[in-house]
Amino acid sequence: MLCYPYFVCTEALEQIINYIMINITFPDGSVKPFEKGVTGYEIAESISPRLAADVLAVSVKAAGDNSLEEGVTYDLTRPIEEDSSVRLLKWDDDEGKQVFWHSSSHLMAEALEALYPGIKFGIGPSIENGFYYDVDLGGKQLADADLPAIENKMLELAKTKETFTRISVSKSDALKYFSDKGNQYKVELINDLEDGSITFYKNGGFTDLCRGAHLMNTERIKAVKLTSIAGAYWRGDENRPMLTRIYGVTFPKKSLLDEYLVVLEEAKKRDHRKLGKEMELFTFSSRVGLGLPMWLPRGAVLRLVLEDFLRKKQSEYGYLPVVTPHIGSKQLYVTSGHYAKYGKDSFQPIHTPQKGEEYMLKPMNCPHHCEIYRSAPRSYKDLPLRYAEFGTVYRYEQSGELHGLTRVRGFTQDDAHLFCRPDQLQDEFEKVIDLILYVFKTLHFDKYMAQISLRDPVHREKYIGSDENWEKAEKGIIEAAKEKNLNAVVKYGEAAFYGPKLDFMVKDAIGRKWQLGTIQVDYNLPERFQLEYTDADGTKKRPVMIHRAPFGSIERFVAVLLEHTAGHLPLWLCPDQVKVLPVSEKYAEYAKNICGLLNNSDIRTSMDDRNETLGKRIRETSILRIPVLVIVGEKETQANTVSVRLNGEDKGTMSANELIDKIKADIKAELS
RNA sequence: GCCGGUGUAGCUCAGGGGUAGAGCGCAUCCUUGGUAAGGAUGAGGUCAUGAGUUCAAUUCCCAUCACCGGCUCCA
Repeated sequence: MLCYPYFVCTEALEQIINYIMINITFPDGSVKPFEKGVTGYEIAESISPRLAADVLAVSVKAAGDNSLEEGVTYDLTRPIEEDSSVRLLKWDDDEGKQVFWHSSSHLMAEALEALYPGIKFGIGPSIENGFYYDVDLGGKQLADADLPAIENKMLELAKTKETFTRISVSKSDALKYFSDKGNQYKVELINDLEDGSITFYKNGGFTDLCRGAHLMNTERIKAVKLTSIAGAYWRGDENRPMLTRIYGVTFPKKSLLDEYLVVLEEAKKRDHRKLGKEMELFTFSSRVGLGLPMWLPRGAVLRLVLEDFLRKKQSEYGYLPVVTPHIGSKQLYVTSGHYAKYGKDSFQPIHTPQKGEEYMLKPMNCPHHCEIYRSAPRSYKDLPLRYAEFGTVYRYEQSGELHGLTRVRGFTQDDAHLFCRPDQLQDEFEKVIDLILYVFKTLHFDKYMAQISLRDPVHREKYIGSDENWEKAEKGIIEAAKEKNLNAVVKYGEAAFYGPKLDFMVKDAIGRKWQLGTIQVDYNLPERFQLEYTDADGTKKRPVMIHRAPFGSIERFVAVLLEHTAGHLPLWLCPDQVKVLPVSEKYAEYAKNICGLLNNSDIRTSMDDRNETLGKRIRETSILRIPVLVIVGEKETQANTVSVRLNGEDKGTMSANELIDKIKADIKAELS
């Protein structure tokens, strides 16, 4: 509360005070009065000089705003005009980093303009780990070797402590400024903006169209690393010019950059392509073909275990196994509509000696499953029918898209199609969510993101099916997600052409997002395949179809799992669970017996009695990420025991039976 | 498909206008070992492919292909 002891506050005076003072609420709930027009920097200064030195920007939310939205990020020098809640943003706040990096992109643009006069800028936002700027170099080429010069220029400019100045401009002035510069990109952006809401930011000699917010000045930017150069289409449209995108990251301290580079190196070690080689899981061969992975024995075991795990769970959920061929007649895909949509971009039809006969490698399993549904008349009492198959499919992905096991041309979906009555849809959808969450939980994917993909509200013509059905399905998904307390983001325009979907995404080692689990509602295929069931009243009705795959594809799932665990898979999933090492040849016979005992208890065990030192053999099991090591020598043979090492840690000696019990208990705990 | 980078032994990489190197792996031999690399010897290469410049190209130039990082796409 304000207190002015020398005045008796008259009503008029109070009004004046209200006019010149505002109340600022802090995250801890405390409220302090400040002069109207106070800046974030002044607020920070009033608390402590240290804070003022650290603060990067301020998040401001008007007092009357009760929405759940976060506040607006303000420059530290931008006046706050009304009662507000504020959060002072520092490097540790994500929003603080975003401001830091956004300002860094302007700094980079300034450096680029100085080094390459006449270039034109597209957009230059902050991103999750740094920033980029898209530039039109006017036919000039930029190579990695040019980056250090740009970095140096940035640091040089940063040291001059350029201030970032916010300037409100009218739409016509803004258009004039960039037309005069001949920058058609900014002109295009400004044309989409509303007059009165347009601001420029100026740092040193560089002026940019920008909403902000920015740092007070460039001095905070102490370390710069430009990470890569890439082409990027203007506004993401492959029919428009390709600009040069320069990625970078900056830090307020040199040591933070060094740490970041170390983290990046560590992440590279978790790359599934590297781990796949080291752990002898899978391989590629150009002679077989691009994007066609082959599973080595250890990888094949991993796959089979993963499949068994899901197969067992699906059987509990009432799924029925089906098996379908790898090819289907072209007519099947004409019926499904996929031929019209993807035919040109697929593996092309296979011809037979019979003239006019054409088959296609199956790019999905649904049409086959629809035909299984059609193989007999269905009653409303039969539904829901849940057909599951680990179905290998082939898609001709663009060559630039192929990536390890995450994007391939031949892969196996843990597919299932649920045919249900409209009144069963919601319940079935929720059960699928349960199943996916069970899979994710068992494999410790706790940092997944759920995304509900709906139609593009503007271009409805891209989608097949009636508005009514779409609305029903979209509403059903949103309801189901709510029911299951899924924290899902809604994305418009991301739906498949035949129906809305709910996807589960997980990040890989270097932060790329990959879609794993997916659930999709489909009203289209039942229509195209004329699927029917006889309802209680004897009339024919059309079932609804749900496509779902908890792993998405086994290939991609294994890839992401490897990157998450750095190859240290849970014991139940390890292709080789136990390796038995006799200290020397003399104990090979005993080792072989132990090996047999463990295998008889369904523990995947092998022996390594090669003529190599014990140390070397231990090292190799470690590279293969074999979790349990059994070492037997003189002592163990005498005492009829085994010496156990679990994930590099000595667990002492025990009997073979004790070891078996322990492993079984550990696996049971992992799967519970 | 598009932009940039890379391509040397099975793998990881060094080198460089005068036709090639290391470590690991592999083979043989010695060694029979106690918790993350024992020793010796040997085999293994059209230096991605094709064209060009040059007396001479693995090295320089160009094209193609593949891989890596992005963009677009992803039933």
